[in-house]
Amino acid sequence: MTFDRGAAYPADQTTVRRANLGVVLRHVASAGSRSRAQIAAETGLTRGTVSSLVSELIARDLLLETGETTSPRGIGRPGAALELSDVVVGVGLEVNVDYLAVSVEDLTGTVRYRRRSNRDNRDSPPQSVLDRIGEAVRDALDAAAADGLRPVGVTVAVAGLVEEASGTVVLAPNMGWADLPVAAELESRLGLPVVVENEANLSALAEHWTGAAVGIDDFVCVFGEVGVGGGIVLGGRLFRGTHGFGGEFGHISVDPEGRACACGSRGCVETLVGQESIARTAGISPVAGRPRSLTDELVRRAQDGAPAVLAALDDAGRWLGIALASAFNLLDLRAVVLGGCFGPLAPWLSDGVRATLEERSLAARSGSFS
Amino acid sequence: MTFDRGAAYPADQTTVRRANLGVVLRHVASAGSRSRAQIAAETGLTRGTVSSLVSELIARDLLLETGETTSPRGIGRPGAALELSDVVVGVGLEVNVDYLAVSVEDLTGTVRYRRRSNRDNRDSPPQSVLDRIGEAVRDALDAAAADGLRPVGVTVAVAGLVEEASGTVVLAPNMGWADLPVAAELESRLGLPVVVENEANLSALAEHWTGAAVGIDDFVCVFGEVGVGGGIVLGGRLFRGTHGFGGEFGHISVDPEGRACACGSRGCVETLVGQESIARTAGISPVAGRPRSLTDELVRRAQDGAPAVLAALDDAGRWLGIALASAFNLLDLRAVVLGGCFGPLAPWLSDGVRATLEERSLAARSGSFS
DNA sequence: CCTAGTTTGTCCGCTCCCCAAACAAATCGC
DNA sequence: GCGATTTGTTTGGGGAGCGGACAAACTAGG
Repeated sequence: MTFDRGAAYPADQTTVRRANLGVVLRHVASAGSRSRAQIAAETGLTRGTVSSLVSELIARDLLLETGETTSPRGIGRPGAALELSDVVVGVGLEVNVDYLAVSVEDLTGTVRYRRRSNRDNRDSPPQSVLDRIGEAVRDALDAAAADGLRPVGVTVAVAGLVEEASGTVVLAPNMGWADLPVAAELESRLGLPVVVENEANLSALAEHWTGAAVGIDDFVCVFGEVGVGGGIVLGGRLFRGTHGFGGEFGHISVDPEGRACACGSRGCVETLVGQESIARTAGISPVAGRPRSLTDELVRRAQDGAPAVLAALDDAGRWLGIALASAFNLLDLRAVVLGGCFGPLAPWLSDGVRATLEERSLAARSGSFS
Repeated sequence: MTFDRGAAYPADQTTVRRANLGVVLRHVASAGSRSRAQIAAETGLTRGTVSSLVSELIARDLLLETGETTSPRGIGRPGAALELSDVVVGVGLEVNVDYLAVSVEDLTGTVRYRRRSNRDNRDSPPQSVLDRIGEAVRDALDAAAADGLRPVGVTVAVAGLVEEASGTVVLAPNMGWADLPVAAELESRLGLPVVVENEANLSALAEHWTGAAVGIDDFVCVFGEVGVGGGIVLGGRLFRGTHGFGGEFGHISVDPEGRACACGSRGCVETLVGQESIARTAGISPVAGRPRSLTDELVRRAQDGAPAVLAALDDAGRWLGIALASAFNLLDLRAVVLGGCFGPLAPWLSDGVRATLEERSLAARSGSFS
């Protein structure tokens, strides 16, 4: 029983068509090279219907008849193998404080183009950063066109709060952005649909689709950088919350009388397990410079077995575990994925996280880490 | 952009029909008495299509042509008013430690039958409690049949962990139930589909549909009884979690070094704001007897202005607020509804909750309480 | 009272799309 | 080479929504 309200909008024949086109395309995407007859048998559609759907998908460059025949050749006419086309591609973009990364991927997930330009984006006014982004994407699009690819959209990952509907970056403190209509600006520069989303959210989806959380429908992806963010997948869908600011994992309070946090609360996990906090506990003075180097430094010293660093990391893991236990109990999650700077630090964090989690979460549940 | 995976199952014409029948029925349910033409204009369907859909809904006793004409009589042929039928009814059941309540409601939400039998269910073996439940529902069904009503299903609310798919009560400590297949047992006794669900979850849905949280798509309903449970509505849908145990709000840890909780963790809100904990702090000895009376006692003394009780309640409100702030930050919620024993105590709790929440949640958000 | 104007509800033809079944094509085993 | 088998396409049928035409019911105004 779902207690669902159902759709608010009326359906017609085109709704059916769209749904079934999606069924066929997704089936090929997940099951791999298939013949029409196989698709029909496996999805429950008729061979005739599948035939019609497939020819439409081929016409739209989404599917491809490879010319091969389906693999285990047995008795009867061999099937014509269909695969995801590599013509339609998407452009992905990561905007960060000190670099800008662009990639172009086709439907199979193969990367067809990748560039990264290191440059500090903090000093530039937002408009010129957007210009640079536009040029970078334009280069990627030109390269794609030269290869005969057909780009259909651009997705931008930013570290900040994003308003979903308009693609506006409401606040990205590290970049110094506030209320910047990134999607609209880029769309006007590029003439392609642009989606803007928080990097932790996208990272959670990536883990769900192709990473450590494949097949896990309820999990949280904790993303450590300067602060601690998070992406939450619930019921297999990215959860955003009322304002699209869901997953602010860093501001679960684990110590009500603890240090004041920038958010106004006290004892948020962020104040205890943020990169700089760990470094401070470990006795590493927060050297001015690239934040990335701080993680590297921690990893290096942990590998050397520096006791203070190991203790600080174990401690951080335990605090993380306490916050995660609350999230697990509240949301009945199945796993947590450690991302961002927690990724490289995971070997030293995860024992503490795991132990605390098992101790404090309602049922002993299998957690997966990465 | 939704990043949704889409449906896994193929669609056909009947899918469209079902969807549109739902659109029309829900439209009448939410917008009230309407003519066919109004429905068409407001949903975007054609008058012809609506006509066809309506006649099917009437044939199925879901809609009713009242004979009235639509209200603001203007120029032109008046429309024939359609309303939700009162023939199709659902049976609702609340199973608690010391009573059993049955009600029958039609589609408009009008209660057509209500009985409550006080009897302690703790001493009886589960099978005989199920027998009693079966008889109570049977009585309700007979009464409904005598009124010409057509019951289509039964929903059972229990205070315990319920496995959604099978309708099995995995654990209901207060009743002494464990792994009891309530839905299956009742279905075989009654011959009607039976849905079993956690009472806090149903309570959250009730608030969402007709209570304090109408129009609010992301909120939590905190349900205080002996323990502290919760129902979470996210994106307008009840959230259950991987195992259906979502919303265990009581086990958010707010004081990692605090009192040990039955769940294995420490400092769970439940240990701080549970009914008995409040009573203890307030200096009321936990009198043996009905738990209900404990809340009454607290209310009485609070009304008298007993300082210790007022302080204890304010304290509890603040602890609740701390836990809620974590949930708000994690899930970007819009509101909290206080239910169960927190309902009557709300006047003395909510100031503390509100103040703490405003202080500690990321953005100052308007919370609604009840 | 009668007629024009307006809105409602139904009906009919059209199209879209899925399904079922028949048919053509391609391959294997004997 | 021929039957058996499987694949892919074609054709006819039915469900369902859409658009337009039309009858029904009512108001307004002469």
